[in-house]
Amino acid sequence: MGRAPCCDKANVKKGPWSPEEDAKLKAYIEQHGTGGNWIALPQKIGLKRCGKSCRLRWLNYLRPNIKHGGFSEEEDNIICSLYISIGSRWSIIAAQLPGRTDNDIKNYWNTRLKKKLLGKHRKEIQSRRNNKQISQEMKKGSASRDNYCNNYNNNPYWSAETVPNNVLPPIPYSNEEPRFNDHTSIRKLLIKLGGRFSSQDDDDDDQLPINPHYNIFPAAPEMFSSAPLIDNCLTAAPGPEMECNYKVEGGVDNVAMGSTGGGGGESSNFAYELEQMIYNNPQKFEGLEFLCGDIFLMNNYNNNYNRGDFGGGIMSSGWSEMMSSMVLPSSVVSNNSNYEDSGDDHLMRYNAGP
DNA sequence: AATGTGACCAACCGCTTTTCC
DNA sequence: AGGAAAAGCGGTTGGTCACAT
Repeated sequence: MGRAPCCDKANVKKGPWSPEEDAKLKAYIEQHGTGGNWIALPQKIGLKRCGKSCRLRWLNYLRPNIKHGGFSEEEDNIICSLYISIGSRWSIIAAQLPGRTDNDIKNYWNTRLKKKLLGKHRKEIQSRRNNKQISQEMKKGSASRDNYCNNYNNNPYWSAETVPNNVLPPIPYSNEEPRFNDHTSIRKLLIKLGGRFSSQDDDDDDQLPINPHYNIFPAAPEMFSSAPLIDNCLTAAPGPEMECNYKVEGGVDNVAMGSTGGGGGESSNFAYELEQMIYNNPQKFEGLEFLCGDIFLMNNYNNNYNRGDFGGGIMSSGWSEMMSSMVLPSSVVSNNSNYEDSGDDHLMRYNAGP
């Protein structure tokens, strides 16, 4: 037995709103308010619309002080950090961004921000692949997998002995499987890059990982009472200068939040920082093989992003080529020299399959 | 010029939560 | 306390536009 519909579906108009409908709804609500009953409202003003549709139209479009488009870098960063903390709770995220609606933020995330964060990463891979010096090294025959691994001797997570000698990476996913499209996956990536800073947390996916030094949720601290790190945040004074310091084990990656510093420096570019984290912290990809396929699992794997809204697949590539693309700049490697090896947990373990 | 493709966004759908009686 | 109605919410769809071929 289903639930009664909220309105007579046969007699309601669907689709885009006309200016006349907008004007009617806006004028009525501005004069009388919603009356606490959206369902009854369209009848009162002679609109052949579902009450839910009226509510949505008002909240997402007609309401005063609504901002559309033109997200700032600061807003991007806030969205990202909140997404790390709470996932796709768009209404909560929207509450932190005056003038933005949950629908807007959701659309913005799905169509642009995800790509902004991850697209640059792909470009980097592409350019590395095309790096002449690397291909020369490969031609010289020094590009065996072990040799590549030896390049990582400064980084315990990439040591040769931890690379399975005879196991090439399996193809873990079907071509049809969406990867970057799923919120959990994206969030995991962000968490891995920006949070999960202590090795003892590695098995606890439920832990809220981020330690942003600003007050994200002044209105609803009780929501996060189980998350000590967030609790700490709640005691921090809110302010226009929002800075989120992601303390990454073995090093500090400082992601400045907001544009107060002019937004021009490296540390103010969230996407850039993510890129650096990816290369600085390969061990942080533990559990992220679904996301790291572009880097680590490209052998014979033809990335096929079927979803139109998240297009832009990359070329397939062999294992050697893939490894070559992962050569880190020496400065980056040296930054990792003080990582603690977390023991059994190792990136390469994935390649042997579950 | 016609067609295809991808990006963007408004709106819908259906499930969950809250409120009211 | 419990059931129904309303509101809230997040995922998804479909229309439109711009650009590429």
